[in-house]
Amino acid sequence: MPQEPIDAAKSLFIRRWGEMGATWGISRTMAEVHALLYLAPEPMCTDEVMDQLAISRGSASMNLRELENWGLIQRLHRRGDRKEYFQAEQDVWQMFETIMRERRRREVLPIMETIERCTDMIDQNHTKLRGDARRQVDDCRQRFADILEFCEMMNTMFNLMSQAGRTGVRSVAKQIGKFLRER
Amino acid sequence: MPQEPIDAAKSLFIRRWGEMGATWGISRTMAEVHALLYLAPEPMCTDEVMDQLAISRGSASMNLRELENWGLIQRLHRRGDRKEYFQAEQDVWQMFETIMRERRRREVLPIMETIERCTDMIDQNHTKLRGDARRQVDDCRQRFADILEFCEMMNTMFNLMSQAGRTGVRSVAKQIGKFLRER
DNA sequence: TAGCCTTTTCAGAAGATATTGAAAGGATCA
DNA sequence: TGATCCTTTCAATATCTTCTGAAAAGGCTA
Repeated sequence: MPQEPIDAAKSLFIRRWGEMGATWGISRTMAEVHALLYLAPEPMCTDEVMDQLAISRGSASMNLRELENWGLIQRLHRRGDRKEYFQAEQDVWQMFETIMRERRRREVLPIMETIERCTDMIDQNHTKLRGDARRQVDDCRQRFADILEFCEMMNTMFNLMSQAGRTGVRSVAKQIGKFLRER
Repeated sequence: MPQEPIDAAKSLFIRRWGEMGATWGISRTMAEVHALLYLAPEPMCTDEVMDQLAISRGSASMNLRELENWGLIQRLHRRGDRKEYFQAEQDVWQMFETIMRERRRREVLPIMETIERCTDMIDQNHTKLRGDARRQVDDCRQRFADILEFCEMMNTMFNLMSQAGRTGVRSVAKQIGKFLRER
């Protein structure tokens, strides 16, 4: 692919973005497709994606659909053209919000439910216990509570950041800085 | 393992924590070991970890070391005992800070460097270009700049949150809420 | 409806990652 | 020093994930 400097630069970024995605639990190829579309000046069709990344039709189809499920890319149709075209969300903040919202829904909320359930479980025969056994249960309970509190705090922070949005976050950061210096 | 409700609860949490870790690019077993140690009332030795999670000595050794590298657990020695014991960081906020710092170092900073390098690459023959080619390069440049700006903002937010710490973040959240309502 | 173009699906292959278990390496003690 | 106990290493293996490519399905047009 590398030919012009711009192609080399895009190619380099796409590879790195893919590698980074892999360490965050996103398949390398999916992250590469995302990067490719993010940098593309125009919406791309499946064949173009296949060619640029040297992947099979099946893989392209799967990864494009998955990205669509995440809400990170959009499917477009063009009049007089049977092909489908794909376009990535261009606003990085929007992208971040989308990813965080999905991850919260898929991963954070379930673990919060689990923790609540765990707490209920150990509360079952809590009052019957005495001495060391009781101490251990209380201890465990506290640890569950700590994680839960943390998750709730992160949710709050995320909500505030979403609300503030791209332009707002900078002012928010300033506010925090000021607040920290004053306290 | 499940016997007493507390064991069942711990076991459930450990499994879920492991699953969640897996979706965030941490191996399931490593996350399970971490959860096990986080909930343990006392430091545990390798054999106890092996037994509780039904994993091999090799796996236990590797995962414990990896957790130590991340700074999430500590290795302890006891007088008159040749075994090594492991203890997890108990403060959830500290834990979060450690994870974020490591991830930033390992994954965010490298991608920021890459983006800077990409920007330099496309700047090489930028002035020579005209018309559409030039427009495309400018466009691409802007996208790189957007991501970079985002990464920098996240760094700032992270630094502020670390500084604020456990107790501070709650007040900070309140401040932001107020600020957003007022603006 | 048939023909054409495109997308989706999925079983099998390939590739990546994690685990095992046994041998080697270290440390401590008598 | 030798015996003992514990940890680390690593090649082989198992497991999990992702990719491929061809067949099936979907859908538009004439």
